[in-house]
Amino acid sequence: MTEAYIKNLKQFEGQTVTLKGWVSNKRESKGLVFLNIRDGYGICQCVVDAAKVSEEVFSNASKLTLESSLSISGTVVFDEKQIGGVELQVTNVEIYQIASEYPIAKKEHGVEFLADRRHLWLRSQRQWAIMRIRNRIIYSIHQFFQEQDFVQMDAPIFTGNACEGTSNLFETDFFGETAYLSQSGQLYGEAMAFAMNKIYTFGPTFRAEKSKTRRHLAEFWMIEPEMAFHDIFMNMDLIEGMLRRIVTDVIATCETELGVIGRDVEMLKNVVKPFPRLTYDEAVRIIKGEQDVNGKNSIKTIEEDITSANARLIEINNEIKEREDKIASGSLKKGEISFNQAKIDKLKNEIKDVEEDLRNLPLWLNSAKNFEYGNDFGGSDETVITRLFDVPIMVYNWPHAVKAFYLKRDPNDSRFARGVDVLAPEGYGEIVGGGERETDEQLLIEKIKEHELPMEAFEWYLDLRRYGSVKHAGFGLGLERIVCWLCKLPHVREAIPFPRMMGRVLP
RNA sequence: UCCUUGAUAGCUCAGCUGGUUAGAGCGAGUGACUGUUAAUCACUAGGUCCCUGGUUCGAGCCCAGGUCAGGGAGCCA
Repeated sequence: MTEAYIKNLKQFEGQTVTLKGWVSNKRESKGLVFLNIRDGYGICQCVVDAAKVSEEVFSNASKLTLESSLSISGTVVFDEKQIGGVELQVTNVEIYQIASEYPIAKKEHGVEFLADRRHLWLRSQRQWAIMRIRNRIIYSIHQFFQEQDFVQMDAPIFTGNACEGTSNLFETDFFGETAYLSQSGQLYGEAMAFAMNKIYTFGPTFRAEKSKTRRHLAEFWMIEPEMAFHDIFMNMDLIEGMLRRIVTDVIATCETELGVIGRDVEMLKNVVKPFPRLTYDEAVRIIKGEQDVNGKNSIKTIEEDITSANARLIEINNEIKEREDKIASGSLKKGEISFNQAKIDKLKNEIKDVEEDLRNLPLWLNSAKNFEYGNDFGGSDETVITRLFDVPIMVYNWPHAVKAFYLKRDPNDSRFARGVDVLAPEGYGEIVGGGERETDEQLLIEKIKEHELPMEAFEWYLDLRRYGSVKHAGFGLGLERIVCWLCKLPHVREAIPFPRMMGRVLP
């Protein structure tokens, strides 16, 4: 018997094959059992007809519960109604295990309920699609760098260095010494670049931020390239090339997955256009509404958002009332009542979201209007500015006081540091942070003192400026952030198999 | 740490200004139905209304404190 994966089933039309998988849905009527089987590659409807199989096979099929595991054989037949264009006319069913009552229903669930069952939630279609897109992104990143002679070299996870202060580090006991879980491999990346010319790291990163927002995890995966002989402009070219490569690859190879999650790819297709490069000064003027972008003004855009949110609220309430009246009229069939009730549930959830927006938007408006020149951007400022663009934007030349100690001062204006942040469109905000590194040993020493960092821990780093120092640059890409943007997820917790955040270490 | 919203059946929610025995849909169980796509239909079971204290003739609803969770600020990828 030929074994097949569901994704290839069409090639086997007319033949008899065996699938190994799990029951993802089941419908029954007299003499017929319809099984949706998933094998990790796809989903296929399998039809068990009492008239065509033995009594034993039919009763086995009837016994199956959701997520039971089995091996199922049958003839692949054409059926235009099916998603894959084919279904399986079953001849045999071999049960591996009958699953207990599966907790995740075919209906909607709350976030906490699903998070507690993440180990099972991963089996659902949407999560399947997200994880496959994540996989494609990782693959594209490796291809992109390997094709350009980068060497993957990993930084340690236990580290004695506190890159940007110790407040957000996880402390561990390392044979009696204090060690921290790495919050960036960048300093090591610089050392490795001086050995290899161009390197990239790809590993987990830890931040003990007590933040509960849709953009933060305590453990996330970061890609950190570092290149010798590169300045900030070459760095920006590389970032742009990398992002363009990732996005075009995902669009080209993940059509099914993007379809499953309902991602509209039109916006993503814009990445072929050049990414605008704004200085910090320009970006601040745009955020404060002093400068328009393509006829769009940041302040006006938020004000419009508030107006349309209020209008939407009225609209939703009217629709709920309409549907409630319909149900109350008593003229509907049972199926129509549940349909309307499901719609009402959905609308009520939307009300909560819209009300949340209405609480936040005025605060963001204020924050944008009163943005103080010289500060770093907040999450809302990033959202406000990126909403005006349809491609990622790069903001560079930041006030050196708000940026990390290792960034190079702008040779033309010492108030600025040559850092660059890349902000994703559709409100997603920062996905990349990077810059050109300071090469002047004295300036670095000053900065380390200014940031009150322990000098001894950075002696090795200063060596890089003493032995063959050259200009160099690099950046860090947050994997979950880009997954989040490409899949248009509402929260990063869905962008990683097992998210780690405040209050969540299990499962 | 601060601001803000919430916790009612296995799940998603409703429950009016405080008033008798707390409801619906889904899921589960049983039965019906030979082509279903979250199948449909009928019936059945299913509750410490998050915890502690208070106000009241009476609390799911009001008040105080706590626990847990969602969203946001700060900080960041």
